[in-house]
Amino acid sequence: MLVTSVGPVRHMPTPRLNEKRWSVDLEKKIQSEHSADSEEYTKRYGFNPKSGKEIFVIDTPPPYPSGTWHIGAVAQYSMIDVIARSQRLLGKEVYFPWGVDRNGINIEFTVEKNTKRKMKTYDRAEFLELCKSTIEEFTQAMRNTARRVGLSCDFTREYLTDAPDYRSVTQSIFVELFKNGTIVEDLRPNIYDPVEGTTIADAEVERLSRKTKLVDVIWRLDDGTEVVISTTRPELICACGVVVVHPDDKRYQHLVGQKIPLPLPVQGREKYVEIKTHPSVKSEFGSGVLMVCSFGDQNDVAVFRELGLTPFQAINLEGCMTELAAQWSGMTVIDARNSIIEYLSANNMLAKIEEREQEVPVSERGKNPVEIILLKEWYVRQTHIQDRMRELIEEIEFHPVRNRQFLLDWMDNISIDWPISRRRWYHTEIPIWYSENEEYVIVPPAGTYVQPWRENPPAGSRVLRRDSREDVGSFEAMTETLGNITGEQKVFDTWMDSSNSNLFVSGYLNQPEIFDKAFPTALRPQGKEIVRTWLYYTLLKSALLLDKPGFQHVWIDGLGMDPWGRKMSKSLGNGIDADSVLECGAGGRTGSWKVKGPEKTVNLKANKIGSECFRLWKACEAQVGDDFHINPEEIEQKYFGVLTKLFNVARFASQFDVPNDLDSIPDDLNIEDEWILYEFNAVMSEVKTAWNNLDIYTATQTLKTFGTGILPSHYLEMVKSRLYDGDVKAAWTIHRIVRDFLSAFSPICPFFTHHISTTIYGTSAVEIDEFPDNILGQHFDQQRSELLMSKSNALQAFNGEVWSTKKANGISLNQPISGIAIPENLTDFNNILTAMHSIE
RNA sequence: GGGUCUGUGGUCUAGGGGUUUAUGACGUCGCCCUUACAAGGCGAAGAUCGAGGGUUCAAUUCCCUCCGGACCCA
Repeated sequence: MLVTSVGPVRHMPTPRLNEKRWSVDLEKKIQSEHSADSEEYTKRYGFNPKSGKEIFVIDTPPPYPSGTWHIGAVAQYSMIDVIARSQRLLGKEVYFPWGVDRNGINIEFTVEKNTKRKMKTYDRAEFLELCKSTIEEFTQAMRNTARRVGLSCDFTREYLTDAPDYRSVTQSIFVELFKNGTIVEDLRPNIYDPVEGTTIADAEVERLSRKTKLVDVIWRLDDGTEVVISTTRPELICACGVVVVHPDDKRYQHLVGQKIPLPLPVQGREKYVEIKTHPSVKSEFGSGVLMVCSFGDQNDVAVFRELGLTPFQAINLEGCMTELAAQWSGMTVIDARNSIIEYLSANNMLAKIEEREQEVPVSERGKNPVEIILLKEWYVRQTHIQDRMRELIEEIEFHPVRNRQFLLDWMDNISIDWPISRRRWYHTEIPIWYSENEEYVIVPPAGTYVQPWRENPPAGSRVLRRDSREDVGSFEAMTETLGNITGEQKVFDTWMDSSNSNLFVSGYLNQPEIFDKAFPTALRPQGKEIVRTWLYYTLLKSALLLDKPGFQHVWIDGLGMDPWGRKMSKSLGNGIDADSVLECGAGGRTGSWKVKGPEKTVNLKANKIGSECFRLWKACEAQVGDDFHINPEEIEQKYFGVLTKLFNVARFASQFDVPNDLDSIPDDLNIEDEWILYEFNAVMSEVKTAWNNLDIYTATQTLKTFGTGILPSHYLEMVKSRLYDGDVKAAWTIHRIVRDFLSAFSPICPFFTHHISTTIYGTSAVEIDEFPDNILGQHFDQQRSELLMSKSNALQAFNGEVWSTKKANGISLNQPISGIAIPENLTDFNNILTAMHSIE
């Protein structure tokens, strides 16, 4: 080897951190080691309610396993993990649960699709088994991804919403609310999906644009006067309860009060309806005359209620016309509609047909047009408690603050109770039985899980009067009186399960001694698209059961979008799989993604990303609540270099011996050591404040700026030669900073910081449970701090000036330079700056 | 159609009536192998702060209208 150096050649010490650079393979190795020893894992991340620390329970959104995990969701979970880890770092006893939401119609659809057979053609028990095994496969994939992205959940306490322990809580809460009159059963108009055969809630309705025929039907009064009524639902004429016009509409004043015959044959009902006025009529729509049927839409429901009319049942549970429709009885809604249009046309009762775009209400899951029909269902009363909920919500801190508005806006629209019963199977069963005469109901004791469709009531069940809910005795004592009992076939809306998640993880019913300390649950993190469902229903439960706010903090993040800011969806072909990003760069494999853009398909490429880079990107890139664009190319370009830089700072430091006592500050530090420690101290207190405020963005930016900027570029360059000369004060300073920096940074990049800290310091950054602020300890001096930090700008400016002067003169940075004067305000730094730049 | 939020260099982002000739990062371009780091360093170019009105002595910032995006609702 040819040595060209002119000065004394110093042997380069071996860095303790021997990997040349950070890599995705190294990350994967650390990750699997991290998960391998379950005892060690639990010591680090398990929930220990007896620790005596302040309890901080996170109501982790239980993900729904559907086969693939949306990358935007994975990004969100990794940020929840950042919060969990930062709260541990602040000294709290964090319970970061891992739950999986497995109830619901999605898995039923998946099984139906896989087996090409509809649910209701199966034996119920057989179908449940199929759902369970299918969702278990999906669940396992999800567990792997969760660990891969570094979630520090307490996996040993995993809960599944379809397991008996979870379902029993849902059932117990139902019984509790039924007994106190908050849950009622009633025959009411409900939104119903005839294809899937189930009731759904308002929150599950979506709107799709479809072409529909708007037909103008001629109605004739007995005196021959013609009245034209426009409708898209002529098949509902048989369920018409009233014809209305606007009270101010001059054209129709003479008709008000008259009776008009229905233009179609009907069966089993009065043929005439009255013409009345109602302010909801839009006079400019069609002819300005409206038929109100049970039920075309929510407005029809409102008009029936206001006018005290008795609703008709025109459509049955199979989505077919009832006897009411006379000759159209038994036809599907669509067939009846077409047939009726032909009939009207043939009988000269059709003034006009027009094709138009209409927003049709469909079910969110099945995309089937929904009907509003009268059904006996179970409801959670909610309209009576809205004002109290608003008061309770005032006590919750929202992050970001503006997202409280999403919730309040939704609450403004709540006018009907929440229907919670569903005619499906893979859900929690409604825990109730009915006596033969239907006057009594039987409910199970708290803490049991029951399946009334195939079981009898368990020991300890109580008998209640169905109407007054009065407890009349034990099931055992009353068996004879009850006759043949029937178990409820219906199940709960899945939100009925998931809205207990915070109660469940905080120990409600199961661990009362923890619940006292853990409720209101410290944190609800979630996406903003489920504010009206998950957040709202959870808060409703907490208000109804406990008259308390459900949470101390609600953290509502934005959504992950494609690189152009559009929603990722299967139909657009712009989705990005989470695993492909996390595995990008592992084993030398690179990543490439074909993503459909607004104009053309783009091929995105990246060489290395992995979980640490991905987490760092999300932490730096978007403020909480803002939607974020996901572009793997950009993630790599912008953030992998940051990891490399930080790794190299640590690797550089690791060549120098670590002082024995990093906690006691030496009292004869050089001024530059003191300076950087004061700078670092300020950084750490800012970061601590940010972690306290759940402000990931500020914490990460602050650390990144310091760790890739002033620390390596200025401080390290200054003290390099002191370090090579074996100066222990400089070594103490750099090691103290690197060690504590890694701790503060560990919530963002746990594997990265764990590896470096254990290698150099023998302790893991992820185990620190006391935030390392107050770096100067009792040496801290406010005036000194202000004085030294006021030099920072001048120092950086001077260094920059020297570097650019050298460059302008073609002098390499390690060569001496003359004719440069150190500014007066940096006199204290004369020696070190002279040495640093070889100023002559 | 209505509500809520949002729009800052090619890309992402900070800021939020005057100290702004608008922050930082990535990318681009130029120069540089410097005993941690070319997966690096230094430097340069690049923005009428979505468009148009208004309030004000002063607007990127406040208000209105419009346009684009997101979420929610009818």
